[in-house]
Amino acid sequence: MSEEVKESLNFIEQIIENDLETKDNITIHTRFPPEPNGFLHIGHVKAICINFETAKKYGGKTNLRFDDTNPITEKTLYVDNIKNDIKWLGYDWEDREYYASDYFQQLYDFAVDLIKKGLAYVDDSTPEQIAEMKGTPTKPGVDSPHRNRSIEENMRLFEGMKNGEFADGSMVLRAKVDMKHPNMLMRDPNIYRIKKAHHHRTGDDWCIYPLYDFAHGQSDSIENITYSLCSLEFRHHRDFYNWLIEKLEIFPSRQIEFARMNVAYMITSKRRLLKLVENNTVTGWDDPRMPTIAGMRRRGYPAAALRTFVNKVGVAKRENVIEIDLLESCVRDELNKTTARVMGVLDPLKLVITNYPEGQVEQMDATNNPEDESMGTRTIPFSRELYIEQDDFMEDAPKKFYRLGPGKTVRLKNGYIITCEDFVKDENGKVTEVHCKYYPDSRSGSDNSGIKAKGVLHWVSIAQAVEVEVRNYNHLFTVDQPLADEEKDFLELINPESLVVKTAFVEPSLQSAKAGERFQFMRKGYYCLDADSTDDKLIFNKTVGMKSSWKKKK
RNA sequence: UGACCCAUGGUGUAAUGGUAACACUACGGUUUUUGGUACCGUCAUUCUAGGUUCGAGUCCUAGUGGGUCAACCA
Repeated sequence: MSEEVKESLNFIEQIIENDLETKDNITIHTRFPPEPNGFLHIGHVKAICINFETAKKYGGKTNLRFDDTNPITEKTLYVDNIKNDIKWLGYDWEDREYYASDYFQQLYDFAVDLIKKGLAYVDDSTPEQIAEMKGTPTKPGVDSPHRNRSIEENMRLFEGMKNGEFADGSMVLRAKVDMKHPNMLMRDPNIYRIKKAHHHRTGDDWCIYPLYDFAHGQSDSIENITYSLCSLEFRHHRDFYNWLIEKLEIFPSRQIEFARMNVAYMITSKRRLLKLVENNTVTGWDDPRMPTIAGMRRRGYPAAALRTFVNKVGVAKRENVIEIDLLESCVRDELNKTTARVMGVLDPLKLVITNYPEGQVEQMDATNNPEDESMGTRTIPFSRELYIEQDDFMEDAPKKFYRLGPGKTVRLKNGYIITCEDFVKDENGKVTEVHCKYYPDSRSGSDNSGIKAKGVLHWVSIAQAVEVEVRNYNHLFTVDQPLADEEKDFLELINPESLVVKTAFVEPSLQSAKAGERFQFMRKGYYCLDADSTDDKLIFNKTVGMKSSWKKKK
């Protein structure tokens, strides 16, 4: 019986397990290092999950560290939202909430150390000159004329930079590595720049700020991060990351790069997402069409589904585009287990049960979730006049159409079996009313009719139904990779039907729904109550539709 | 005319030199008072060419294809 399910490790776990076997006193400490200049999106979800889950798996810890070294673009507003999103995703950094800006003094001291070792110099060449001297990937760079300043002069100048004696952009501090290095990032990278700007945390304490390459790795070391997991594009930075560990003689964090996750029909460019918000293509960062955590949350995606998704996607080093079906499959799977079934009609068609007593209302029993008995039952009013879905009736129904049509028999879910006897059309030929007879002994739960009905329809009783707004969402873009075509601006590829608003009718039990609460509208999809709802007007966001093996066959 | 990373079904990830596995999708089928769920089945000569080996998806070499790198962004 004892199955040995050998669990396969991703390449990061292999590295860790190898370290665990070959080295002593290994601790696992990771970090998630967002820059607070935008909202977290689906791409960050992968980074968050990998960092937190990997540490958890090996009994380690994960720090949250805001990489806030650029005072121009960073805001406290983003810090708060990022923290909220990570918590919602289900991860806890406990008391380890850090900021790169906490280390500004230490970073400054590191820079001084480098200068004193003759490994850094102040360059007052113009940005253009610096770029020019860097060469190109195929052409070696040349040394700056300021490369060999004395240590004393470098100290004096750097201190001057710090004290605000020089204008923004007039000079930078550069590491002295190798202008002919095949890796462009090793050609004396800039490590400090002058920016007389207000910082969201340190205020006006500093007017020089470290650049990424002189902040991220050092912060990792300061926090004793053992595995610094980042995306592939930082591969080239690793050389400098390691160079600094060696020269500064600091804690040797190890950077490991993995491929970022791309999801079809989604974009993860902060700049472009910001544009969608600013030009009102969407209603905000939390618009349910946005690939942001806030957007997906509002749309109704459960955090657990997002975690499962990342887990199923896996970790490797090759470029990838994940089909959105996998995400939706994870969402449906989670929602199927956790969500109450209710009935709501999105495109109403009046159905009259001609042999049902006028004015009579029966309370029908309904199971809330067949997957989970503990979710209990409720009652739904049934009467002579109901709404059914327009596409559940067809005048000329094909043989495999298990729904209503002249002479066809179906079961009304949690109700009775009915047979269609007649229907009414308006002057345009549109069906406006369907007339059926019902079989009194076919009531759900006590069916003695012996009648078999293949099709099952959802419905609401017109008199008791609640009119609500339904917001149906589709892919934000018309193509799966909106950024692939460099000729086309991504804004031209916005799906005009990404939001379709409808008036729908739902069963009265929904009246007591709470904002954020999720439901399965039987046969239609999963919906959650939007926070925009008021007592007078409920608004439901479509999270994802049901899977269907019918529609495309027609 | 460089350096680095990558290459397994439609998609993503496994296989850690011993006859290609799992998930999603698609397509069939069973069950079903949701055309949902659940369950079953079908869908790959591992980019190419050499080499090492008894044996290569896995190691080596070359080629091809894709990605990354020249912000005082991260």
